[in-house]
Amino acid sequence: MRDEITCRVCRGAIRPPARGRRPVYCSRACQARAYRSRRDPPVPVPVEAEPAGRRRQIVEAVWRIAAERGLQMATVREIAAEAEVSPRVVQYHFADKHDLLVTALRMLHRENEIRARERIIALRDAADPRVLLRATLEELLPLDDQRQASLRVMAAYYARSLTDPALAEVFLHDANPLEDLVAALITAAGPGPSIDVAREADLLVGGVSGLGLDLLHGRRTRADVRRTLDYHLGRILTGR
Amino acid sequence: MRDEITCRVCRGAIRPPARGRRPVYCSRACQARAYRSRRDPPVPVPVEAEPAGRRRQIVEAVWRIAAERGLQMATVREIAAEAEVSPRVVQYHFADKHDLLVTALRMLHRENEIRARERIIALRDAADPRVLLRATLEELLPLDDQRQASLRVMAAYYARSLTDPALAEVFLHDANPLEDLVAALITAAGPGPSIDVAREADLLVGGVSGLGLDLLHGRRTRADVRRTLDYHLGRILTGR
DNA sequence: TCCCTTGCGGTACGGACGTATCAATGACAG
DNA sequence: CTGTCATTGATACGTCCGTACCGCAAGGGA
Repeated sequence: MRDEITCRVCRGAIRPPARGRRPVYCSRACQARAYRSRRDPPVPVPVEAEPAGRRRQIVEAVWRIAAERGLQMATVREIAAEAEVSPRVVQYHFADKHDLLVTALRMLHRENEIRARERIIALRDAADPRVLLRATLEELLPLDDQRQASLRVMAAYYARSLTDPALAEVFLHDANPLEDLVAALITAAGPGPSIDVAREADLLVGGVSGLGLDLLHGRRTRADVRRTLDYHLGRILTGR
Repeated sequence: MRDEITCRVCRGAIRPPARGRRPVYCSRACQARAYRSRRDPPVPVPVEAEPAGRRRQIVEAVWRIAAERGLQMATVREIAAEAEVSPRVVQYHFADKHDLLVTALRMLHRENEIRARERIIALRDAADPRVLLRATLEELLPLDDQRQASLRVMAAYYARSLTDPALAEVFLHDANPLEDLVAALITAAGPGPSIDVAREADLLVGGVSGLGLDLLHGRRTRADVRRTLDYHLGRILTGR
């Protein structure tokens, strides 16, 4: 029934393998002959040509699953389905699942930095350090769907990173330039008297992280967080 | 070989079941007779009597695994091994795995509140609102092994709660009495002029959460966080 | 003596998981 | 025509997972 296969070209017998796809031709020559005599497939191969590449497509599927269903649901089969490819394609483009997860985190990291830079530069008053400072801090908050999804993914990854050195490394990669940036922006915006810009930057960045997590839970409203942020910026900076 | 069992008491034939432990007696009567004729087991049953109960023992195993290896490693079999019981015992004491995880989170929540209260009340200067405020905030930081383990577990649970309503409910259970408590303590300790205690409390609690997560990663030192906290408490409160 | 309850041992079931294996495909080079 | 390459299809393997099932142990109450 299942054994005894004959080559489609030369009618020779082929022995079926223990695993994998069942052979159709007995040799490369027969396969090439069949290919050539075909010439003009039913569909002229839409060649949709993923410009961003398969890897990118798969990584984005990881992000979506992690944000909507959590990292524990990001199995190879689920990721493949979400990316609309076969599981084999996932297997081909990444060494293993761990490699895929680490790559997805690294790419999200870069992505966030790029998008943040773009959004901040696009501001009309990009020259005003006060506006820059506010925008920089708000970049860490889930104030739109894109940032919310990103923060959800990052939160899931943070938890994993506590028990996975490879993931932790991504989080710790750049020491703390964010706090330094915020401190520099405070200095440029004109801090009030007896203000320790480094300490203020530390609490601001830490606070925005904490408040962001509350926002994800719906434990606070966006307006509430904005008001808190306004208050503290007004307190730190001179003039009004 | 495997079939054809005879009752240990009446020597009657028993048919082996398709699943589960193989029968030894043919009836309840024979089993009871064997039990009675035994009377005085090899070990006089030390009756170790878990004072805290099996459920507690199992839940603590969940905490340890979640803190050291992450929630995704908290499988029923791993939990049972960590608690030094059989998987069947875990199955018996909890409706299912999800019930166990939710229970473990709820118990940790209570545990943390109790321990925090004890530690704060044990302070010598428990009457001084300034000391109380500092202790309350430090309670959220991983400043010793116990609090560090607890925070690691909570971080793992937080990530899960983003995609698990039952877990989210535990986090959201009490609206935000912590911020209210901190605000009350600031008021009692004597805030400086033009200080909005509610806004200060919000950023302090959020900031301490964010800084605590950095501490878990080793992105900051305990001394650094303490200094930041000192600075802000000194800034908010009048007098020195 | 019998029934019932609480607690647990041991194991089986069915499915999902990450990964391995082998072949086919389409394009190109020699 | 043949070889090679990057990519993908189609399973199969072995393991682990959550849970279901059946029975034993020890005692309480009638």
